[in-house]
Amino acid sequence: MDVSHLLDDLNKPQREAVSAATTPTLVLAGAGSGKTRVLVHRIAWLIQVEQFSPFSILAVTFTNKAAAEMRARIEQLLGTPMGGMWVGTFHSLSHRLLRRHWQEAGLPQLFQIIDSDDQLRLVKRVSRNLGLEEANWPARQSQWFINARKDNGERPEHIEDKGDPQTSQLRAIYEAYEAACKQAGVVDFAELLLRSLELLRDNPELLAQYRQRFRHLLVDEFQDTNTLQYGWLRLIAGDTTPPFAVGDDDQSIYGWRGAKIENIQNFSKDFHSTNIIRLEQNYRSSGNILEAANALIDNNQGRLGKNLWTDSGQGELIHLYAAHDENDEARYVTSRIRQWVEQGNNHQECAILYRSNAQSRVFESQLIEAGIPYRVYGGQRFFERAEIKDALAYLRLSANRHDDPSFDRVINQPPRGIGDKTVSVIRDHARDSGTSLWQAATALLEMNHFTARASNAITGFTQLIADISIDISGLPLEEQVDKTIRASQLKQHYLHKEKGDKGEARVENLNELVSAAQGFIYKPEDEHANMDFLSAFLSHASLEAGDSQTKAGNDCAQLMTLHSAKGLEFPLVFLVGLEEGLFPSQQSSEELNRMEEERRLCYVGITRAEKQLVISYAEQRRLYGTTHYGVPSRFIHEIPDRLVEPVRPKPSRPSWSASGYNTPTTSHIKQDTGGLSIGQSVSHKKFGNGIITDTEGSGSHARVQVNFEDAGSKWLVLTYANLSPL
DNA sequence: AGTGATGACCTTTTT
DNA sequence: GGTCATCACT
Repeated sequence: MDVSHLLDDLNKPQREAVSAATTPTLVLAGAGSGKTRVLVHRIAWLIQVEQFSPFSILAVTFTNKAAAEMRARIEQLLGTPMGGMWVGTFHSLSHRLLRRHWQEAGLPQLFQIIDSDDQLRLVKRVSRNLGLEEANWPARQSQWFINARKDNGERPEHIEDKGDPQTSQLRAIYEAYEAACKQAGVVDFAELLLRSLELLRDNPELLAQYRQRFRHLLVDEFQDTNTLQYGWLRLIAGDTTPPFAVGDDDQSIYGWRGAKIENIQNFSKDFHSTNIIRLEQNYRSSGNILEAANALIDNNQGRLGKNLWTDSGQGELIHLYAAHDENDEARYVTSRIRQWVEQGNNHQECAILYRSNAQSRVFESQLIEAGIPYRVYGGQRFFERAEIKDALAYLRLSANRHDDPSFDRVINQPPRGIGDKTVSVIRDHARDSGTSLWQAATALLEMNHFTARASNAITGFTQLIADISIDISGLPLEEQVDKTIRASQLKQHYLHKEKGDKGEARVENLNELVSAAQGFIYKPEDEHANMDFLSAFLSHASLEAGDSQTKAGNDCAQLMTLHSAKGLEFPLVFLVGLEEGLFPSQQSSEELNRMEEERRLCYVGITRAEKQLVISYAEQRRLYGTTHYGVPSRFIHEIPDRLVEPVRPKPSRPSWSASGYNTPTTSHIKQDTGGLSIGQSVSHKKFGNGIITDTEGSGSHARVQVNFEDAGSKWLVLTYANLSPL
């Protein structure tokens, strides 16, 4: 068979990786070096050249998006469907294992998955049941504790409190939370991984069976694995299945949520005779951009070492814009986008990347004003919307009465006259008798515990759920969903409660849910083993939260955080808000590790750019209601001057004087305005006392606007004005 | 049970 | 500054 198409258009190290011997292999793939390509070609190589069956291949990614892309590209390259290959996220593959072996895993057959929102509610309820004050034991922190422990592979019994009452209490919450999950038959995200690891670890025959089956284990974005995921990989790999891991230590930006960059460093210790291959040729960015990225990341210690290069020429210099404030920054970026499009390019080729979501607003309003279409990534996703979760809760409850999180959610949604008082009676009874909320409610009804009014309301609810399950049984999925939504009267509720667009948008989303059900593909033979159609759909809804916005087709400028930009690329990139305290963020400045992660984040940002990179910072910025005076980020200083071209503002801006801008100094960084700031009271020989209301320019050109008590508002050049602070 | 007011919060995000 | 959540009020 001719396999030249698998190697022909690859460079040397890429070929080496694709055709590597079956030993543990670590591919250090720099940004834009063709990492996904190597993975996909490697899989095709194993099948077409090494003649391995697709059944013997397991490939793991972090996001659904990455998994979907990999699947599509493999099928395209092979020209056939993938057969029995397992390609998915850590969570979806763990999920699959648990569905196949639910009994061995100690789970009910129809266990459901809760997302972090459901988890938080459950932790809240558990804490209340333990009689803990929310103020002393914030549910968020307890949730974080539980997840961190699970990510570490620890159950409550593994936690030693060492006499610390805090740890001991949190352990008790963890324990009670586990019991609540068991009671309700639900499993959280971290549990999927931990439970499947325990399943394999404690069932040697099962483990042997999977080790026998999977001869190849491929891992994407290896630098993002946490302790639990790495343990999972090592367990499946054993001594027989050499892993093929692809990653980039310089792009590790998820340390704050448990990713262990050390895993990449430990790889060659844990797997003997590891073959390390470096992909250093970059096919994305121009030379100047790449050089800037290299210079920046070189400030980090303990890197595995890697230097990206390109043969595509120097390209444009990096533009640096020193904005007056955040509005000026947004105006500049907007004008550059307009200019870009006027030159015959597309909006979607432009990306504005920022450190935190709060920064997007200013850009949005400027873009609206300029009539430029844009799309903001992140934010609420489809299956996370309140109305969708309500509808899903009805469905889940109809499938499993003891699903407490769902019961809790819709017992009085829409309001049916069951108040907090009644619900807490039900909760207390459930807690004391160790039953589900549903059982508690029906038991209390039988005991005639409620007033006639409450009793009627509760009976109405239980009857509604019972009716729904009878009515929808046996119907096609989309009719089940549709009937449930109707029966719940959620649409009427939302239309009534939220007048105007908001309510209608919710109704539209509920309609969209029916379409989603219609489009859902049921695969009982592999992915959805041991699940009925409805359960499979509900699991899918939890596991894959769905895209935040459906209208991806339009030509829009792209706005997103640096984190969500990872893996993407754009011809024109704006890296905005490069000020100390914002990026790098204040919280990261004390610790070296966190500062290095910020730097990697900046590295990720720079390497998103193909042709043109524009960096900007603002001298003053309103954030959380107060004005901050920005010092340019250290990251700007870490980029060599020769790669940077400071740009002038548009002279037409009224609050700008062109002369005050960017005096030629040794550095491309502006000097500050001599210790005077807005809001400060000053005194002038001739004009008397006043308050500084604005500043502009720098060095000898710096001017301030002072609102004098008697003489009114004036612009003064600092060097001549001789102002004294009061 | 539904509304209006007050107070804490405030990196980054996937599953 | 803006959001969200909780509380007090009707």
